[in-house]
Amino acid sequence: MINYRKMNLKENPQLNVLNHSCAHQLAQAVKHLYPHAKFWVGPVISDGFYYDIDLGDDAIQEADLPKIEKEMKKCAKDAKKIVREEISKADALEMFKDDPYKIDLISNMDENEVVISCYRQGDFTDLCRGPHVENTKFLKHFKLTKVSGAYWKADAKNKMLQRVYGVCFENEEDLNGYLKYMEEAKQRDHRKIGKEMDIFMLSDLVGKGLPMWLPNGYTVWRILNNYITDKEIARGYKHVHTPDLGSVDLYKTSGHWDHYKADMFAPMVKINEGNRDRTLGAILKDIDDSKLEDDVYVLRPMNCPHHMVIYGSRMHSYRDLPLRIAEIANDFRFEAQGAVKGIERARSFTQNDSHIFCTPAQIESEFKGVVDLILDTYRDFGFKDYTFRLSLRDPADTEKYFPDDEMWNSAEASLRNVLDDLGINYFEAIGEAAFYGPKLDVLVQPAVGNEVALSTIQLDFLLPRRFELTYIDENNNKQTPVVIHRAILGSLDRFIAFLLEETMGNLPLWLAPEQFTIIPVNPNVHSDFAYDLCRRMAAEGFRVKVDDRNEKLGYRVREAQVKKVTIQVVIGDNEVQNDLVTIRRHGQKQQLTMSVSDFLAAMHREVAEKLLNPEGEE
RNA sequence: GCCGAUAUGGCGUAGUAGGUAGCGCAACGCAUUCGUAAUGCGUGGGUCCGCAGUUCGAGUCUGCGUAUCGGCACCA
Repeated sequence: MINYRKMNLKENPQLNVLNHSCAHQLAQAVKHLYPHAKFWVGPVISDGFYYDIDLGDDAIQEADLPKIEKEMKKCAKDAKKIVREEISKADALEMFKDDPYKIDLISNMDENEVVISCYRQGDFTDLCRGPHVENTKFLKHFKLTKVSGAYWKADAKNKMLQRVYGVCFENEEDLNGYLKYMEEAKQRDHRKIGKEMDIFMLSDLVGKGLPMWLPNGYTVWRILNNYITDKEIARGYKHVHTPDLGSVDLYKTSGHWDHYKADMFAPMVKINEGNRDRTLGAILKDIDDSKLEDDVYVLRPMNCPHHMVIYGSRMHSYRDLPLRIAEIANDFRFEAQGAVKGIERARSFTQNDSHIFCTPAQIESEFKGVVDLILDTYRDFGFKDYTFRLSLRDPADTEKYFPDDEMWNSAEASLRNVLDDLGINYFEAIGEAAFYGPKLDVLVQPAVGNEVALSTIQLDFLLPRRFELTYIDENNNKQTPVVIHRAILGSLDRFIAFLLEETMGNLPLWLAPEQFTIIPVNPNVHSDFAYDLCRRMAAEGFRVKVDDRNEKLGYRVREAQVKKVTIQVVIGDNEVQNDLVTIRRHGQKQQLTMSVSDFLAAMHREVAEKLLNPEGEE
């Protein structure tokens, strides 16, 4: 049985080869249907294969996929042997002379070190390292899933090719299982659940990428805010509150202005005679030339600079360190149009941020403390599927990363040490570091789309220097502290998005925006008891309401289930006469009758201990 | 930003060859008072995303814009 959720073809050799071969079959079909097509190969991805194609002015659209699938089926039915052929570089250059993309690839191959191999199936030959299945007859159970544009060599400066995605399985059952899983995943999408549960809304009038939190959503938001703040306080964090904007000079000092101004909201100046008719470009130029005399502000895209300034505002002894400054902070980033996605990636969001100022000797223990906090937090939410990514700089990218090899090497080495020490499984990713230092990201898989980072820990030797931060060591010498940037929930917004997808909106009692609905069997007879109970529960801090509408009991129960109310409390003659409640949990058929006092005690316990929902009956 | 698709009352949708909009849920009203996933009947609500164009006539065709969706690129 395939676990579609965690399907990683790179770790499944059999499926990997199958998808690899199916990509070639796709190319063959496209070649038949579009003889002028020029190709680039597509690798296998975690959940299928793709192939990039240059069709000139022509384009493959989603409506064309069935046609291509039909052609692919024909290729599979032909049952051609797939034959490996090894050729010389010169032969390869000749053979693929019509495919500029492969020529590019072949030209860069070292013929002494690399065997140049091709795979032939019928009248179609493709350059490939292999391996492949033996015969196209194994390639019957596939589906083309989507088309899109994709940049040649993954670089936005390059030409955009057509990319066709697909997935191939050994048998029809596995394929159908996958398609069914993908359908279910769409039902889990936080944008869908968020709408159904009135978590947040978007409005064109307010603006793209600017989610508004509705009462239900803000309830969850507020609980998470308190939850993480309390947890941090218990671990010695000091919370601050700083403005949502800052002067441009602040970001010039930090270096963010140079790196990210294109993705920040445009600078703000007071409108006056001097600048009324000036273009934004002129103002930006003056900012860069330090010629603008007015105060210029930007909406902050991150909080590091503010916290640096707080640290720098007074003298610190090594005895004060580590100093952990934390904030639940609003940030604003002008995300690219195509990047905005619900509350997972918005243009205004709220970070659960902190900057830990410490001595170099404290890096390891602080880092471990943060990892521990992350694991502790994930345990509370029952998260199990996440991966650690050690994000390193790309030494070749001197534009993004400040050039100080020694600093980078020691920072990266110390992160590795801690991870190995803690025995954490992680993978390394070159070129994923922040411009100021390497980081450890915790990645999760949303219902739809690419992996996203939830938590992050970043090591920073650069900002303390830029802000000239110091502490006095035991020998009365000035030293530069190290900063660890970290976010546990990441952004509250993204965290809630993930939480909704993981739970399908069925949040555990302590988080559920609608915890209880009290349903009097006969509103005319049982309402007094229901409202008394409701008042009492509300006074004790529960989120509860009475549904005494003039509807049948079954109707009101159904609606409470559909609305994902955690617990339904039904009140009838038996309950009123004996001071009882009959409860039914969301997603379960079982009913329990108990005394009101036992019920309240159990519910208080469930909230206090943050118990997760019991497994559903289905 | 790039490639492509989509856009109909609060939500989900129908509208096949252009002839001024249906349906389900929700809402509201009346009847019903019913012990665990939909009681019946009735009522109201839509400048068919915006702007411009083609046409005697546009939800339906064309162009531009906006938003949403699927990818790509980006993600401090």
